[in-house]
Amino acid sequence: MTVKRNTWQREAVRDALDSNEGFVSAQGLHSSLRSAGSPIGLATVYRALADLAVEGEADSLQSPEGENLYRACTPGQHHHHLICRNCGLTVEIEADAVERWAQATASEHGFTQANHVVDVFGLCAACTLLAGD
Amino acid sequence: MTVKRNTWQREAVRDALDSNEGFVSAQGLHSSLRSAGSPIGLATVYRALADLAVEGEADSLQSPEGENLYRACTPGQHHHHLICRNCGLTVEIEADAVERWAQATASEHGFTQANHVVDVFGLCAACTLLAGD
DNA sequence: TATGCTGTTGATAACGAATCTCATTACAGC
DNA sequence: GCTGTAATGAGATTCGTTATCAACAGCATA
Repeated sequence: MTVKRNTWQREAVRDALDSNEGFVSAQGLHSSLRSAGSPIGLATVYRALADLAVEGEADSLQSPEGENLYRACTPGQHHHHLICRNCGLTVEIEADAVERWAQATASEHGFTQANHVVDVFGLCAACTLLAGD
Repeated sequence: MTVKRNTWQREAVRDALDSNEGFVSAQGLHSSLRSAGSPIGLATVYRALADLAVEGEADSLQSPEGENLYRACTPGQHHHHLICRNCGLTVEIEADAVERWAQATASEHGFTQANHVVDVFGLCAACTLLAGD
């Protein structure tokens, strides 16, 4: 039985995530930490983020460019995101209806172990005004 | 004005896409073509697929592993997919409900110009049996 | 507090997908 | 056929991510 240890590195990653508004890439988070004086290693940041995502302390999603982005979230909740494609502002949205729909659709076609990708990208109110001119 | 030329390579990629049930990666399509005797190059397959996607002759999506997957589709239709993460079998699903939900949620939070990513990954019936024991 | 076991770290190598380079090839119009 | 130029493709390159592995450090115990 493996025992998980607490290290300052994990804490640093957790803190950095918490103090961030939107989604961040592992590399971005790493360079923030480094430029803040932390000697933390890149591999460690990747590992910490992956762990946090598994434990449900962080949400992760793929950017359209293929990067994995992470964001702190309240544990234990499954939710989706409404993301401003201009400024990155993110709103957590609950979607029980979509949840049920995904499950139902999957089993309707004989699929099992279904998970789903549901994210909405748009322009937030502020960016809509700016872009509106 | 650049004139687009027809080459057997583009045709080969289009055919290979058409004769395929589900989503395929560029690399996968390339190695299929190669093992079928075609000397087509990898870069060409990438280019052809990107072109097809732009022209609306192919759907593209990101797999959870970060690969870009492609699939022939009937142009002009907006639909979502139920994809077997093992064998790539794909079922096109209509989701008016989800469509409306996405729009409603977006405008509810002041977001405009919303588009959405909705894909369901799972194991198809056949692959569920294989993976069963 | 010292000791030992073992989970964790981090520099770097390795990997894989995708793109770029550029000399060569071959389509399309004449 | 010729010619201009878009397209090709082998290989190099970029970039995000993961694997390697020796050194380190958390945590339980003596």
